Amino acid sequence: MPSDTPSKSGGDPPLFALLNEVSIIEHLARNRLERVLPDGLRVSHFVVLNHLTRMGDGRSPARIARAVQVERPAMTNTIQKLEARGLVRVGPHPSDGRGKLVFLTEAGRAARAQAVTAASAAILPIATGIAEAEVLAALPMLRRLRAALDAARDVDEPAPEA
Amino acid sequence: MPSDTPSKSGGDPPLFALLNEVSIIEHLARNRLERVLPDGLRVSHFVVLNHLTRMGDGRSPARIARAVQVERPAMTNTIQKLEARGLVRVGPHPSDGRGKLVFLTEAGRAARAQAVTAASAAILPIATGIAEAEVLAALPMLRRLRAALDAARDVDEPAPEA
DNA sequence: ATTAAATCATTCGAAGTCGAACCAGATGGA
DNA sequence: TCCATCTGGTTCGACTTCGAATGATTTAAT
Repeated sequence: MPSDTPSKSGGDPPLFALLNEVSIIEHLARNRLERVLPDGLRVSHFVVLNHLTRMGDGRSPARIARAVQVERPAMTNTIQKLEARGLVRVGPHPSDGRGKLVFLTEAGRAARAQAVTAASAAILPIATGIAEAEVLAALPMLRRLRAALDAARDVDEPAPEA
Repeated sequence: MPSDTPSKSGGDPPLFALLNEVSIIEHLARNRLERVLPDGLRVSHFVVLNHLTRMGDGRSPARIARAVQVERPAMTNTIQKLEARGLVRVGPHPSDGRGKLVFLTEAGRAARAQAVTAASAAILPIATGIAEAEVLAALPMLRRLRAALDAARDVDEPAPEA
């Protein structure tokens, strides 16, 4: 019984305790997901495949980068890796000469489906003690929190004095 | 109004939608926190200061690493940076010849307090739309999810065939 | 038409983390 | 006592990410 688990957060506001849990959960889930992905496929790659599958093909790298919260250079790298694996196809933007559009290939859709299956098998059995109703109950709050953080991303001065 | 926000997760299990939100929230919160920390202090450094403050001094690097979910080499690096800044003091383990113990200095406690203040000012105003009761309601579920993921960390074979 | 500002994709250098390997010290059993 | 095994801290190489800067192209204003 390790006394290291930061379960009871002394006097910190509850939101800090929540962000603490969120941080650790993200780390553990990412590690676990990385382990079950097909050889060499990174989580960042899977996230892009997942996004394109759910949101639709033919998006520009910059648009994907904004949606997935990574910088443009990282997205350039990710898409090059995906293209080298034949999971996406990159074409020029029809009306914008500098832009590109990213399309899923059949192999890409198959890889995404396989990854989802593997992720389900790796994650869902662990969370048997978590009732689906609890997850559904927490989701709206988390979505609002994400939206609030996202909206405040560009505002550099929090600046409310006192 | 970007149609890129993966708010409505098509047919994925609710737990996946939750992990998706958790991943983005972690990323946004980390970026925001990094911006307000005292010059050059990384989030990983702050996490260690926070852990030592809340859980107590005189812990070994390996123990801290396990609690904070980073690998040992990363903790070695972090502690060396903290020691170079005079925020922690490292001494030998009294009974274990190979071990070390990490202690907070006064400067370390002060830096942690200052960082907490800055973090509060940077995060709390954003989440005004989140009622404290909602956070408290979601916390137990998240703690159990973290514990479940943590317990399953060493089990490599999920092994449900078919 | 021409110029200025913004945007896209990319390249470059710096920083951090991870996994594997290494040595020193501790622990357990023969 | 001696040996095998484990654990703690460190070093190394590979990889990814970020931030800043570059070239090309679009957009808007003059």
